[in-house]
Amino acid sequence: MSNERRSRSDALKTRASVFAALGDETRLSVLTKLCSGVPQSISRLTAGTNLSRQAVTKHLRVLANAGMVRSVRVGRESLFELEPQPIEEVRDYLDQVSKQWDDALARLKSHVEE
Amino acid sequence: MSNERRSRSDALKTRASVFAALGDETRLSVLTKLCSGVPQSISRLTAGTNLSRQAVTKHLRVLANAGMVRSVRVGRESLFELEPQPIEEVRDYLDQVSKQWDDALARLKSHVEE
DNA sequence: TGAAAGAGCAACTAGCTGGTTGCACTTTCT
DNA sequence: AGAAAGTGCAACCAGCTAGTTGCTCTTTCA
Repeated sequence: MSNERRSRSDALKTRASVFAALGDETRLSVLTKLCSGVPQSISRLTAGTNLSRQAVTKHLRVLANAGMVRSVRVGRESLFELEPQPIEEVRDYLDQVSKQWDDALARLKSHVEE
Repeated sequence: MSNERRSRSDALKTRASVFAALGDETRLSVLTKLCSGVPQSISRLTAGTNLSRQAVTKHLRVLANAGMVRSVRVGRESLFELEPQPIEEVRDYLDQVSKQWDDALARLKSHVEE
């Protein structure tokens, strides 16, 4: 099985897709709205957006494909809510990057001082 | 002056551009390489990448525009090094989003239990 | 001095992105 | 039953993105 073989590059791909999903102002504001904890319909998320409903739908689709959002159909509306796991995942990743950088700098500095 | 007026939407734009810069596998691996702390030339960053030097150059330009990377010309090579501040900024932002979500859930839960 | 290494600039391309509009379908409400 | 609200799907479009290639310029080094 090449599961371990693929795991590293898959993680990279997943991470990139999450970051890409975050890389748009509209989607960032959608996420902010969803932070209230209350599942919200597409129409509601569209209100006050000077975008068309379809545009917002597409953005929601991007977020859903990145696993950051989940939708449930209730009657005629489909309610979206936040799925925090991917966000936490990339937050931890960024934390790790920062730490690595700090450690590297400290190591380089001590090397100079030797 | 409309500095305060603009500050919120500017922060959004900046954040989005940083996330967008992170939303690409190639750029993520470049960042990983730069975490070593050693400034590296374009050719070096290109080595082992099955991409052309120009492609890598463009990626570096994207990272530089997002403020995540800084370059110094030394002789015939231009050395790139990490600039950790934007990364820390968006990391804190994600932290904040996570917290808001947790708080919202807790509040909703306690509301149900009332 | 002259070849090789490192980089910059410009032009070009295919494919993806973000947006629109039009139409059809289901659910709700009077 | 019939209008209105909320979605979904498909087609279409302009602009951006990620990549390439070709050429030129500077720096290094034998």
